[in-house]
Amino acid sequence: MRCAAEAWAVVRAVVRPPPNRLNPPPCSSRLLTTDAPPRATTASLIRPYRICTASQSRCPQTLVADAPAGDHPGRTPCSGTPQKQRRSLGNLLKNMSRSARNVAEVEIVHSSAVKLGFARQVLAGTHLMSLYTKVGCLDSAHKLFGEMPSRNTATWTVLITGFSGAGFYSVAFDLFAQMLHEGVFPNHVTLPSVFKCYASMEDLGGGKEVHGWLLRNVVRSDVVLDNSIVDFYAKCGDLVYAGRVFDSMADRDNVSWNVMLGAYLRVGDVPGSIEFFKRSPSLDVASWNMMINGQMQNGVHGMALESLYQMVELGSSFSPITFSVALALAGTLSLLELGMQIHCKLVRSETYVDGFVRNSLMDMYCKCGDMESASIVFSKVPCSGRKVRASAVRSDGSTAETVSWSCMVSGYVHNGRHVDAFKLFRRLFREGAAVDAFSVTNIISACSYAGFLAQGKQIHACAEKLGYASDVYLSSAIIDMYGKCGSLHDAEVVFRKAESWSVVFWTSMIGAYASHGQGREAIRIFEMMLDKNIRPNEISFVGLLSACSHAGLIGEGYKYFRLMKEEFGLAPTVQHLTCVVDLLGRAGLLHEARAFIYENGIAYLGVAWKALLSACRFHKAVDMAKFASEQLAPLEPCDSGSLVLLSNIYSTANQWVQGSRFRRMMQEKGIRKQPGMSWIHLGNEVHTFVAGDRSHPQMDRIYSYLYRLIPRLKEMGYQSATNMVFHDVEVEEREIFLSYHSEKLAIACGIIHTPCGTPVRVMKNLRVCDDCHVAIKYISLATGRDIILRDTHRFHHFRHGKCSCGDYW
DNA sequence: ATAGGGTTAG
Repeated sequence: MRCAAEAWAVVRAVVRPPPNRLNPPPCSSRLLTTDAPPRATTASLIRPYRICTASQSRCPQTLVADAPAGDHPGRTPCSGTPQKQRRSLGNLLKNMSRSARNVAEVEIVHSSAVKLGFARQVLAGTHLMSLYTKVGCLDSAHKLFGEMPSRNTATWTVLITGFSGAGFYSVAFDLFAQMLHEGVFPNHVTLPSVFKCYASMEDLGGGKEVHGWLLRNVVRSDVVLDNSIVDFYAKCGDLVYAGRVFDSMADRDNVSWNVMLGAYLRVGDVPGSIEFFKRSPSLDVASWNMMINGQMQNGVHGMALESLYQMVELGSSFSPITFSVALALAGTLSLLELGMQIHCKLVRSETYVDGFVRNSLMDMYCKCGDMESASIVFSKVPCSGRKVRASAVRSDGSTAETVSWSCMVSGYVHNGRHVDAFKLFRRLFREGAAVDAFSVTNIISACSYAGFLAQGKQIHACAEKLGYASDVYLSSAIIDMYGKCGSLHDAEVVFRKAESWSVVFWTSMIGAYASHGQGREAIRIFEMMLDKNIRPNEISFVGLLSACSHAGLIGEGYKYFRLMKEEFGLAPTVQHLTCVVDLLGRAGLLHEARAFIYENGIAYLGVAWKALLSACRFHKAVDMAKFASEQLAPLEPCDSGSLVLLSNIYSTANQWVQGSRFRRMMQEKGIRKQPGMSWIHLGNEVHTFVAGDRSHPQMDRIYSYLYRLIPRLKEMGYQSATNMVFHDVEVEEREIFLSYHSEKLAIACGIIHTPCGTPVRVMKNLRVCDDCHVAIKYISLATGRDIILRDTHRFHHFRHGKCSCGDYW
């Protein structure tokens, strides 16, 4: 603990912003953040690039105008004879290219160069362009480029590199084509940037063409160029060819080995990567970073942790990237202790704590559930208006700041702190925080997860205003949000309006129908998608199959499962297979489901047996449940959900002794049932309830309402399914216990606070229990309300005493 | 002037 306190003390010092000697930032990288960020598909990676108009741009208007002389003491190169001035300016340019940090400094030098008639020279102009690209001011570099009377290879190279580095691949390609068109020959310095573009866009064909051209024209090659070619093939998935180029290389340096190491890890060949790692003649920080991150990405977290410890033991120093990776690892594994140790190391090391690292730190605390520490880190994130360094702007336009908001919001949401998430939302709007399409997507996902319909709508409107509506990922996330917030109608509206040809987009609509149990609609959308020649992917089939299973469409489900393999050549994944187990189980074909598990080699997976187990619950098949749980026990000994399920199955069959045996077992092992929690949104507030909760300020009203309501339900025929309670206690007591399940409290709260006829929407963090399900059906009948309940698996729409799930969940 | 390694979400 001493460690953490110490860490905070130093963090406060480190994190303090550096004194800002120069004026506020000019146009700088604003451009990068206002363009709609590209997403995964090749087509969308091509981003439109707008050149700042003169009024937007604060860079010198023209090269011959009276530019202001440098008015900063100590920075003024303008003194002495013109020759002397030129020489000193030249030196300044050279020095600055090593340490350029902000746009204002570059602009001062530019102004001086203009005044001396110096900027029109190829060499100086190229230097200045390079400076502008380094500080992330691409539009100024481009403008200067346009004004230069003559250009050489270096001039073109600087500009191409600038755009490719910032993720404007299409502009880089255009420039490259123009360069060739004007007869300027690219050299070994130009081409790595071009290959980087092809690699990022995963355009194997295009890059191959350039490679062929290069071989035919015998461009002088060097390590850097060769490395970029190896990396290009590796990123495009042609590992064989990457290896061939690697083997044929005359010299290899650290980067060459790291590129190949990355290639192994990218394709998920963990043993191959370790072999290669051992063969590598010298390892640097990047090798370790790559190894740790790669192992983490490949799901072998234990190995990644081992690598991290090994790295420390061998005395390798940490780079900022190491900190990001290590913190991500600690977060993924929920190892708060480790995370704090890394935090200490970060504070002690003299690494500059940039936005990325700070976000990783915050995310680690979020993932470890320590929201207090996370929010302290959050408060240290530089706010908008501050200069954003070029390197801090990611190729998709997101910055440390935009990421930090979405990270924090989702942190609160995933830790069940809806009220805090809610407050943060309000702050976000009040402060007008900068958001890019990616963070909007993230925030929308947080809304989906928490069921924040009103906030989701607000952010949807916000996204439209910001012009992000055309972003495929965002609009898919919006559909998903409306689906998960229970407003299928809004999802349909967005879906119809956007008319996208992206698979993701269609898949999210299928998923929305699936979670609402509308199997027929999901199938209709799927068929429409096929008619439009949009090729479904694995995820589309996951949605479709689960839709079939939720709606009990056994035949259709099986048909599409075959179609997936036979017509689309997609290998079924674990998710598909468990969907089929679910499908068979729901149909009561329990033996077939068990056979299917073995035939498809998924008997080693807990999820498969859990699917069978929940089918057993529905069919009250005690023997099969016993069998499934015996298989499950060694696989997931600590899974509270399945033990609760099993205990309930026994209880349902009135085998109380067996049931309580499992309950005891849980107690002995220290496994605690995840507390059931429900929440409801009313006006501008969110109300959360846990079973038996009395902390709500209006608890008396809620309980007295339930006291009056339940007898009315009983008159209508409701029988409390008292067998769903754990304990073998007296019937009456069990009844009381059940009446206060969190969903009943939340629904009662909703009914009290809304006018007659308003639908009540409630979210729950566990599966709804049998008793509540029956009770809510009667509540909908007695009150004439539509009740929409979301549990972890799907939506239940209760209306006129019936549920949309057909009692099949 | 050029190449490799990073955070968030699902």
